[in-house]
Amino acid sequence: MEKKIIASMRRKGYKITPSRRLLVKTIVESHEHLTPAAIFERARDEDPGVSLVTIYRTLEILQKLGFICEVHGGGSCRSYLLGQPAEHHHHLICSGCGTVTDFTDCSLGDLELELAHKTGFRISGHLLEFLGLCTSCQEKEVL
Amino acid sequence: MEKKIIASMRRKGYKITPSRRLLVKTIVESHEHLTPAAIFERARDEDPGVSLVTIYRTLEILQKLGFICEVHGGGSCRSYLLGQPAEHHHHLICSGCGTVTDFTDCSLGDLELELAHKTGFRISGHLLEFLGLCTSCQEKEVL
DNA sequence: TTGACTGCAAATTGTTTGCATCTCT
DNA sequence: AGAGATGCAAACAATTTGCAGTCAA
Repeated sequence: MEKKIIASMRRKGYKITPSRRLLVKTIVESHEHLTPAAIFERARDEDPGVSLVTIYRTLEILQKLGFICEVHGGGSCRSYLLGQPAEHHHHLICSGCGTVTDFTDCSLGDLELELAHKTGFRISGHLLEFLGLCTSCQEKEVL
Repeated sequence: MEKKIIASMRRKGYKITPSRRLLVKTIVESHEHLTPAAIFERARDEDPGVSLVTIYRTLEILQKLGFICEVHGGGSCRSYLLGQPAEHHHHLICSGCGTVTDFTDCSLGDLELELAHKTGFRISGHLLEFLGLCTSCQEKEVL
């Protein structure tokens, strides 16, 4: 995945710098949704030289290329996750640890048709996120 | 609706001032989701004396009392709309004019059970918003 | 070599807080 | 009268921009 993203960036004419490599690695290795600041902290652990500015600039590129998408349900609204927003998928977010699980089968087609019919809207998309507690956070809760 | 909100605020011990009346009126009369800045502009048209600070402070109260809820799909993440977040409902947002239509029947129960079963998550809620173009914006598009 | 990338610092934008004053109840 | 509300200005926080030096291709 990491290599695929790097290759795609290179193909689009973006230069591959250590900072960009590190940022991509950080996002790929995390299964949580991360804010720019959170990415910055993690990246800085490996290379104290990286700048938050670069994080912002690179996130913009990754979003444009469609490698990351926004997550809304878990608090901060500027929070990103690896994943093709273009490909229809949704998130199941753990409110304990922030882990995100993707799922695609949302069977919302019927509802969409019904809504379109009732309201006259031409529906172009939807945002669906479930919130809950993952198994390991449920265990922690009991302790 | 406006009177109901005002009465509820009073009952909870909040004082009813001209600014608060104006803010509530502004939100009740709009069927779009509005950012604090947008509310500020509209309110200022009627009373140039209102302050953005008061908008923020009053929005906080209205949110606490459950009279407004956040809208995510239409761009800005700090965007509010009249409506009880406590009551299960979802939004159908027009990407043309920002008008929001509520709907409650989302028939997501089965999917929720299935996801809970597959992933082990204890699911506590979901965020569902449809995006599309309302009838009048579809017409404008043709012109 | 050279245009793109980086980090810094400064500028913006969005939101919150402290405070003196004013006003609902 | 008195608690709470208001607006202003200042403090903060988050994000963006300008610029000169640096580096990948």
